[in-house]
Amino acid sequence: MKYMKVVEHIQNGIETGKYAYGKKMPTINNLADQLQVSAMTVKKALDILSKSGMIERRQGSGIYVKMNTNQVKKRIPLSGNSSRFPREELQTKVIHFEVGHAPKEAASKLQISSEDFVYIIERIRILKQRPIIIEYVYMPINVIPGLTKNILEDSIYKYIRQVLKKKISSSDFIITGVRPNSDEQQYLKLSTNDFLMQIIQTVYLDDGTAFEYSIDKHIPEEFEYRSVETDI
Amino acid sequence: MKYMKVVEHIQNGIETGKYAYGKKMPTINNLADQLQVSAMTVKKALDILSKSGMIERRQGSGIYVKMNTNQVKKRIPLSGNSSRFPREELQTKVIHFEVGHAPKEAASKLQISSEDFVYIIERIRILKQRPIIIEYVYMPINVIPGLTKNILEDSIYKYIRQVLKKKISSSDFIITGVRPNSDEQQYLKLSTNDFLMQIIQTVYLDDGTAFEYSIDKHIPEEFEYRSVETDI
DNA sequence: AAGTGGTCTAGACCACTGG
DNA sequence: CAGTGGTCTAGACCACTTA
Repeated sequence: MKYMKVVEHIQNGIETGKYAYGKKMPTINNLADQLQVSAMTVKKALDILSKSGMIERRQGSGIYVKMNTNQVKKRIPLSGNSSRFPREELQTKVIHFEVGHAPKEAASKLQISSEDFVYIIERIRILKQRPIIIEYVYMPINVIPGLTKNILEDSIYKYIRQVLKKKISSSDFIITGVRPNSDEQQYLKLSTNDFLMQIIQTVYLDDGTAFEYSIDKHIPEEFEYRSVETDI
Repeated sequence: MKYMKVVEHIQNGIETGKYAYGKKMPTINNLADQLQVSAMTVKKALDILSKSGMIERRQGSGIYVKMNTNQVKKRIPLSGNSSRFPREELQTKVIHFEVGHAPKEAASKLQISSEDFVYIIERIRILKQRPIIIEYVYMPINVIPGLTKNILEDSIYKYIRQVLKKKISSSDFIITGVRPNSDEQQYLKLSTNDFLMQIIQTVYLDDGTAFEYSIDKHIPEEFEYRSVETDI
């Protein structure tokens, strides 16, 4: 995929400061020559970069860098429920793990019947000794076979990618603000006055199967959602 | 733009149920023939539709409808601070309107000096007699000249599009959860226990100028943010 | 008027799915 | 193996900016 070569070339250029914030970049034809690809391929790369907010294309004028060097690190985000903060120091505690039936809403989003079996998982995520997220996850057992408690304590996503060799392609989600129930107050050490940032999401594999319906509730101190919206 | 013709054809097809949820759509070549455009143009339209989560493309297999009829109504969202719920019954009360200097963070995002003049606006949005949003807006006066209180009570965006004939192209934003300060408690009739859903955004014109830096705080009962994330 | 990005095309070739 | 989507190309033409 030559267009990814172009995407990476430009991301690198921005990171190293070769293409500086607010400045004009080389023209499409120039990039095409430099990188030995066709102009259309460069344009496809520019589509991706401008959708992700890194550059701005101005017809008749040129291509401009829109993102600062230090902002580039995040790159284009993968879907997945915790690409939202550094994963490194994040610990996981499984508080519930069984096979059973999904609630109506979950079954509907997973496109299964409420008779079908799913893993029902509850996890707490802990950052530097502090519980910051509670997760409720439903996954159909025949889509994601062989889940164990060990995997849950590490990363479900790693297991899906590396062991099951499946590819995650997209997710849809809704962000709202909610109050914790009494269990959540205990687990996250909150009072009735506190609130949580809730993400309800459905995640899909690249063959279109919905494989996860999850509800994540984050303490507000450790939550932010950043994004860019571009006009079509 | 022929690709928009294709996008609309498919959106219509999904809305009317001609292309049904979970079912296979016509092939690329078929669509190209039907609509009298080239295959590449159809592919460009499919790029847009799959990024917005309406369809799923499976290499070697076909194109599948991924969104229900009733979900299509929202279409592809325009950036802009309140496309997030029905605009109709939304009233606006301007509580502050002056020309002055922007705070540091706003000036930086707007790429102006802190000496430059901006409109400083505070508005309350009211839904069915109930105040639900407080907005703080900063706009450079030389980018958006001629703002009046009347315009603020209607729609700034309409003024920019229809009177100034400028095009809004993108926005970047951050969603977090915050506590109201005492003014906000008064205006929105809240107590210290309540919380707000905050969106901080910078909005750009299609020539790349940042024309608005705004902070919106919504009461949680009337806020949800829906989106789709797609792998590159 | 020259330069630059945006759209569109026809066609080649590759990668994958599914019978 | 046939069908289908994904990538890539060279080139035409249009729309817009800038000087």
